[in-house]
Parts: sequence; structure tokens; C-alpha cells
Amino acid sequence: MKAKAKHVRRHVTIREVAKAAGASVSTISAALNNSDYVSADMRRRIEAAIKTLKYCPNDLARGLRLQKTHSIAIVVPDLSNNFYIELVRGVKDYSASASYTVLIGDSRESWEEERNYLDSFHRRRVDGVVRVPAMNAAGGKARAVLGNLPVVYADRHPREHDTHVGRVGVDNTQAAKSATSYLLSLGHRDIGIITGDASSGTSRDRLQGFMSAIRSAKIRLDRSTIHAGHNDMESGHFHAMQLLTRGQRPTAIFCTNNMMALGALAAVQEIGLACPEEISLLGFDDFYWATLLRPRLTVVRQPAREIGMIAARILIDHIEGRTSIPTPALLKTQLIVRDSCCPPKKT
Amino acid sequence: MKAKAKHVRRHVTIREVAKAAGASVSTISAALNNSDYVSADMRRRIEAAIKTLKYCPNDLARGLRLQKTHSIAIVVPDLSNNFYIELVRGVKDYSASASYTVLIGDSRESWEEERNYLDSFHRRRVDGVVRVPAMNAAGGKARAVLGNLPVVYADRHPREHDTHVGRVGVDNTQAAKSATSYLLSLGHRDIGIITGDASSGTSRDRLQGFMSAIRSAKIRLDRSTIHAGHNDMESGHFHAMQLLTRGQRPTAIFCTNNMMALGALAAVQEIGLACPEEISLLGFDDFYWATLLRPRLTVVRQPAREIGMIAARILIDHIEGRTSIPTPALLKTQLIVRDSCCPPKKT
DNA sequence: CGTATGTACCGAAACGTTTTGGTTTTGTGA
DNA sequence: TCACAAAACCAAAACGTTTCGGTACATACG
Repeated sequence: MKAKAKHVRRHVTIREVAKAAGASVSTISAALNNSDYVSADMRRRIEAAIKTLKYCPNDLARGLRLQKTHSIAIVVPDLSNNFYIELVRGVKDYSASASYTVLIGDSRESWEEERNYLDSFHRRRVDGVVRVPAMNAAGGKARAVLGNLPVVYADRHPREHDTHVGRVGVDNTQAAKSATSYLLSLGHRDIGIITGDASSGTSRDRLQGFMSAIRSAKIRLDRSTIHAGHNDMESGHFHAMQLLTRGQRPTAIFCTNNMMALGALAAVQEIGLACPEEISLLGFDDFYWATLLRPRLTVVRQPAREIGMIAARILIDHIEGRTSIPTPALLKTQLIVRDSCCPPKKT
Repeated sequence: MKAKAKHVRRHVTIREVAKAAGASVSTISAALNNSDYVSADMRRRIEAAIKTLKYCPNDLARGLRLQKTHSIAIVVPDLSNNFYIELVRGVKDYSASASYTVLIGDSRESWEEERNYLDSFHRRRVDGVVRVPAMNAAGGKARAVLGNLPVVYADRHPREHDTHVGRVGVDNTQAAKSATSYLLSLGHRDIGIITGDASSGTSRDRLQGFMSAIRSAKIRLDRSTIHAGHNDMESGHFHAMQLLTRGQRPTAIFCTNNMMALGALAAVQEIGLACPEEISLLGFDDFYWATLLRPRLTVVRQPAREIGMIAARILIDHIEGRTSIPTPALLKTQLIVRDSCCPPKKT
């Protein structure tokens, strides 16, 4: 009674398979990694044993011995942002085709969280990581926790010259510039922008593109219309409120990510302004339900899935010692014109 | 020239730390798992060595030796559905508080994909998994790939009596029944329903609740208004189109998940019907941007995060040999009344 | 002085694989 | 009949931890 039956029955190992098949451990291993000489007869016996014993290989032992896990990790700042889901799926799909598995981290824009994930991945000995750093993840810090794991940056890139094996994203400056030009071509002269934190190179580039377009149009740049948010709905809402309730309200607002565009839309609806008649709204990143909104949102679309696939490719190429496409890879964006922008009302 | 410098420098091990600190391997281990006798002086030397060598523990070796990885996995059918993101975050948050890490799988409603994930998790020797089975994952199949890993079902549960250590979800029958009663109370007598695949117990329960409410109201149930979709936007759109273009169009449509509700809304917009005046729409699962839609969607809200947390708790309790709350745990839903339902037009 | 009791440390075995360097068996040609 | 090569298999050593059983030393007590 005192001695509880050891009911937990551990996993079945290669050794038990060997016994059952009347073979040695090394032969089983050879059969599993179908290499070397294994006679057809032996192979049959082994497979039978595996089936009846329900053998499941232990990747811990395997990885330990091989010094390689055939897995990579991706950490993104916000899984509830559909853009990152698509990116993750791109990473996952490419990796699967190269028979790598991928571990997913969701830092929720917090460096603390991100560090936990990166550390956990490092301890798990993933072969590399593609990283979309959290907003407040000032540079360099990641190296300390990642050792010399290969890193590929996707979407965002760090301000500092961080060591990495590649980065993928879009030409943010160009994208923001042409998006702004579109607003200008509609006749807008007073455009507000809600951008991400300046510590992010991506946000800076987009702001850069915005300002560059404004300057090209010979318009005086009013710096008070530049608001830095945190890439979430709340800050989009907050800063849109600021912009919309100031003395001279802009006729258009450009949000440099989709969450902030949603927040801005909420603010517009709340105030009761007609969009686009009274205020034009231009967002970044497309998402599958953007056409359900009224007005349907005009956005700059990024090829999220492709960014993920290329990031995975660069990373895995590096891991396997192949040389890959040159870095950085800058993909093209596309302006998706829908209903949320129109010429400003004449005053 | 021929012999490439072994530039790959492997990871630093506990052994090198031992050498650097002038201690033995076992002492380092003792210090790391801060237990046993380690003098203050020794501990200081060890910590110094760890810092300078940038030692990072190897969880593969650790898990192998311990026969325990302190990690669990969760597989959900669709990461682009915000409901599952919240659920995952619930799992993750509870697990973190119990110092477990969590691996995420996204099966995209495909049993093939799900099997791959489950297999991969099993080989990685996670200590357990919480599972939201894919639509076409007919019962039992998972056991074969999972061995005797503890499983907790969340949200959906399998039709067959599958072995598991618990399940968590809402009272779907009750939720659907009261949602339907709400529509009835508004005066609707001709209600269409777009439900999930009948192989899912959850879908069946919701349909059950719907029918039960209809019967209680002594209304003849027209089975042709019951449509089974696949829990995605496309099928929501497709079936709503069917319902809306038939001879006698229903005055309300009840969608038993959020994706299908979005698809239905798209169909309504496409046809150009006024919602809710000409057609009321009732969805399942709330999401953070539901209020941005026009009309703002009326939905049955499920406590997604809480479902995740409880699932993780049941699982981890089981893993650690504690007895947990009785299974199944049925949480309460809440009808969030917004603008997408109103009394039907008098004919 | 002899024995007991702690404290601080260490060596070696185990966890489940893969790989290296064998050994045995079988077949083949001279 | 013998040598030799190829085919089929095997034993043992790693991989980086944790843990079990010890050892060495100091201190305390009778």
C-alpha cells in the first residue's frame, strides 16, 4: 500500500525497440535515420516493433547528441496584430518546407517578455531566431541573452548596429513617402501623422518618408502634427484625439501601423466626424477584415507572409552554411486605395 | 587551408564553468539549482565564472536527465482568430506564473497540420498539451500520436469519449439558447443559423441550444435555415449568401463563431441590405475591434483568456500530481448587445 | 582520545540518442 | 581452400545535465 505503483510509465526508448526487434541500439538508429546497411528483413522487424511499442523519438536526446535541434524561433511584438500572424505563417511555411520546426514568442511590445522568450529559446538551443524586436527593446541588449545565435531581423530593425545575419522588411521610407504623396495629390496640406516610437528604425524611416514628401511639396512642416505612439490601438486613439481636437484640425491623418489606424478610426467615430469627408485616414498594413469597416480603410500593404518566408530562408541558409541573398532585402509595398481618403473640403 | 578553422565554437558548458571557478561539475549544478551546501565564497566565484563565460544552461540535457521539461504546448485551429489569441495568452500567463513555458501550434483547421504539431511537441517531450482540435480532427486520432501525454481540451471538445484529464469551455447550449431567445424576444420568427461542422461537439451544442430555444417558442423549425460552415470567413460569407438570396429570407442570422459572423456581415454589405433594419446579425465571440464595425456587432462573449488560464491550471495541476477542479469546467457567457440586432420590419 | 555530527565538496552514473570503429558473416574469384 | 571485400550488425563513447553515494575536514561532546 505504501509503495504507489509506478504508474507514470516512462517513455519507450530506442533500447526497448532494439530488444523487441532482436537488434542492437545502433541498428535501430541506423534504420530510423534510414542510412547505412539495414537488411530489408531487419527493417521490417524494427518497424513492427516501433508500431507495437508506440515508440516516439526523443528530440531532447537527439538534439543533445547532434548539437542541433532543427528548429528556429520567431518572436513578434503582438500576435493580435494580424500582420504578425501572417509573418509568422510565412516563417512557419518556409521552415516546414526545409523541415525545420518553429517556436513562437509573443512579446506584447515588452522587452521583459521578449527577453524571457529569447532566453527560453536559447536554452532550448534553437538553431537561430528571427526577431521583430519589441518597441522598448533598445539595441544590443538581445545579444547578451542570445550568445552567438544567428539572428535575422524582420519588419523592424534595431537602431544600433547590432550583429545579425540579415534583415528583411519593406522600404519604409519610400512607402511612407509615396503614401504621403497620395494624400498631397488629393489636395491635403495639413496632414497629421501618428508614428511609432522613435527608438524603432522602422518608425523613424516612415516618419522620414513622410517628412521628405512634405518637403518636396514645399509645405511648411508643422512639427506639432507629428505624434509618436506605441503601435497599439490605445495610443492611436489617444493621439488621434489630440490631433482632432486641436485648434486647427488636420484634414488627413496618416497612421504608420494598423493598430493605431484602428484607434484613430475609433476616435473619429467617437467624435462623430465624417470619414473621409471631414477627415481622411490612411493606415499601414492591410488585414483581412479591412473591407468590413465603413469607410473601408485605405492602407499601405506590406507583403507580410513574404517577409516571413524570406526571413526564414535567410536564417536557415545561414544555419546550413549556404550563402544567401544579400542583406538587407527590401520588399515592395503597395498602396491599396479604398474609401477612407478623399480631397479635403474647401474652406 | 584545407582545414577550415572550427569557427562554430560550441556552447559553453557547466564543465567549463567548473574549471573556471575551480569547482566540480556537481557543485556548479548545486549552485545553479540553489540547493544543497554551497559556501558563500564558492557561490560568488561560480557566479563570476558564469558571467564572464556567458554560460547558458542547456535545457535539452536538463530535460533529458530530469525526464521533465517544465513546458506545455497549446494547439489552436486559427491564430488569426482573435479569440484564440486571447486563449493562448491566458494559457501563457497562467503557465508563466507556474514557471512553465508554452509552445504554440496553429493548425489552421487542418488535422494534418495539427498532427504535425502534436507529434513535434511529443518528441520535444512537453509535459502536457491543451488542445483545441481542428475541425476535421475526428476523435481518437490524437491519442495515437500523443502517447499518454496528459491532454486538456479547451473551447472545443471531441465527439468521441477521448481520454483526457479535463476540459474547459462555456456552456454552449445555454449560450446559444439565450442568444436565440434574445432574437425571439425582438420578434424574429424566421431565424437562420450558420453553425460549425457537426463533427465538433461545440458546434452541435450551439445548434442544440438554438433549436431548443426555437422549440420552446413553439415555432416550426425550418431545417433548411440551418447551415453548417467551417468556422471561417469564406463559409460565413457563402452560407449567408445562400440564406439571404433564398425565396423567403430570414429576418435574422445567428453565426456560431466570429469568423463566420464577419463573413455574413460581408455578404450583407455586398447585397446592400440594411443591417439591422432589414437583417439582424448575431455573432459569437467578442473581439477588440467589434465596435469599429458599422453596425457594431451584437455578440455572445466568451471569457477566452479565462478559458486559457483554467485549461493551463488543470493541466499543470495534473502534471504536478495535484487534484484540480472537477472537469468539465463550464464558464459563463455574456450577451453583448450592440447595434446589429433590432425587431424585424413588419410585413 | 574517540566518536558523532555537520558542512562543503567531489566522482561517477544515468537520461536517450548518434557515431565511430570495430567484428562477424556472407559471397566471390583464384 | 584461402584471401579478400562487401554487407550487416554491434559495443561503447560521447552530448550536458542532475543526483546518489562518498570523502575530507572541522567542530562538539563524552
